[in-house]
Amino acid sequence: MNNRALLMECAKELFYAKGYDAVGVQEIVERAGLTKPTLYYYFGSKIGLLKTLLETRFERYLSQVETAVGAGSDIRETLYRLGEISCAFYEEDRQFYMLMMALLYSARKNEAYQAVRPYFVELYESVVQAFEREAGKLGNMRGRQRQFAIGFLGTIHQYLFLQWETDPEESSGKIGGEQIASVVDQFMYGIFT
Amino acid sequence: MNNRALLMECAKELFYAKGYDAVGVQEIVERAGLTKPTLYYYFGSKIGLLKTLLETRFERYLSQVETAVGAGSDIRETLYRLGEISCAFYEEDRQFYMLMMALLYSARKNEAYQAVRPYFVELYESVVQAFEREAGKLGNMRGRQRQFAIGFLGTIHQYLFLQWETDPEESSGKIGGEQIASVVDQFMYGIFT
DNA sequence: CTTTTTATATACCGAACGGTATATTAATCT
DNA sequence: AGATTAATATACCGTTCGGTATATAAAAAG
Repeated sequence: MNNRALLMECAKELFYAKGYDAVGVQEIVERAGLTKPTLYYYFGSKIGLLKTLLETRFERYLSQVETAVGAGSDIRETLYRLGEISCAFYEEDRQFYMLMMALLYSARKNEAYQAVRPYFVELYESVVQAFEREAGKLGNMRGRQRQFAIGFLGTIHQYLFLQWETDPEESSGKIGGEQIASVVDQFMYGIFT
Repeated sequence: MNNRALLMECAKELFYAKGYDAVGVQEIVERAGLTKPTLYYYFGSKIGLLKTLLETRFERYLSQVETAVGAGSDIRETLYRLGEISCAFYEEDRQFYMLMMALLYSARKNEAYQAVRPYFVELYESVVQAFEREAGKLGNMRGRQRQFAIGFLGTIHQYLFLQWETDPEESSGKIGGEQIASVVDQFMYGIFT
C-alpha cells in the first residue's frame, strides 16, 4: 500500500473511532508513520483528505444504486435489490459505513457534514425516483414518495445499525439474504406478516 | 433567566449548530456575555455542561415513554401514543432533538456519545418491552422484538428528520396528529394501505 | 456590622490545533 | 550524466484549546 492509501486508511480508522473533529492531523500521520507535509502534499488539507476518502468509496455504491433503480421493473424487486446493495456496502467496510452515518448526523455548519451531504442527497433522490415511477400503480401514495424513500433508507439503516451495535467487529459472519428480505418485507407489509 | 440556564441555552444552540467538539468554551461564554470561570463554577467542565443539559431535558421525555409503555394495553395504541410523545418532544425544542441525534451518531470513544448513550439505551429498552408484552399475541414475532423496537424508533425519527430537513425553523406549524398516525400505520401495516 | 458564602472577572497555563517555509532525498526524464 | 519532478522530513508559525490561580464584588448569615 502506498502512503496515499495508507493515510486514507489511517484517517478512516481514526475518524470512525474518535470523530472527524476530535482527530488531529498529527495523530493521523503518526499512525501512518509519516509526517504532516506528506499528508498536505497529497490532500492539501484535513478536509481535503476526508473529501478524497468519501469520493473514493461512495461513488461505486451510488452508481450501483442508480443502476438498480434504473433497471427495476417492480417496486418490490427494486427495494430488495437496494437492500442487498446497501448491505453489501456495509459489509465491505463497516467502519466506513458508520463513519458516513456519523458525518450525516453532524451539525450543518460542520464542514465534514457539508462534504458528505451531496452523496446522501443523490442517494435519496435515486430512491425517491424509484417510488415516483410506482406512483401510478399504488393508488394510495398521494405524494408520499419522499416519506417512503426516507423511510425505506431509514429502515435499512436502522437494521444495519442494530447489527453493528450487536457485533461491531463482524465476528458472527455476514448478513444473509433472507434477513435483508425480511427487513424489506417489514417495510413493505408491516409487522403483522 | 439566571446565568446557569443562560449558559445551557447558549451551549445548546452552539452544539446544535456546530457540533459539540467544534464549539469552544470561550465561544459559549462569549455568547452568554460571561466569562469562563462562571461556566466552570456551575458545571465543572465542558462535558459536565453537556451532561447537565441532557439530564435536564431528556428525563421528562423518558418518563413519559415509560408511562405509556406501562399503561399500554394494545400494541397499536401504545405505538400511537409513543409517536405522539416523541413528536411533542421534537416540537418542544427541535434544536435539542437534533443535537441528541447527532450525539447518538458520533463516535463511540467520544465523550459526548458516552454521555447520551444511557438515555437511548433506556428508551430502546422501554420500546422493546412494549413489543415483548405483545410477543404472545403476534405469532410471527419470533424474537424480532428488538428489530421491531429499533425499526419503530427509526421510523419515527426518520419522519421527524424529514420534517426538520424541510423546515428546520418550525415556520410551517406543528405536526398534526393524523400525520403521526400515518407514519405509525406505515410501520405497522406497510406501504400498501 | 462583621464574617462567610456565592457568583463573577482578569490574567494566565501548557498543550494541541491546522498549516507552512525550507531542505533533502529518490525517482524520472532528456 | 545532468536537469527536473515527485515524495518526504525538520522545524517552525500564530491561534485556539480546556482549564485554573487569584482577586473581587455582592449577597446571606451570624
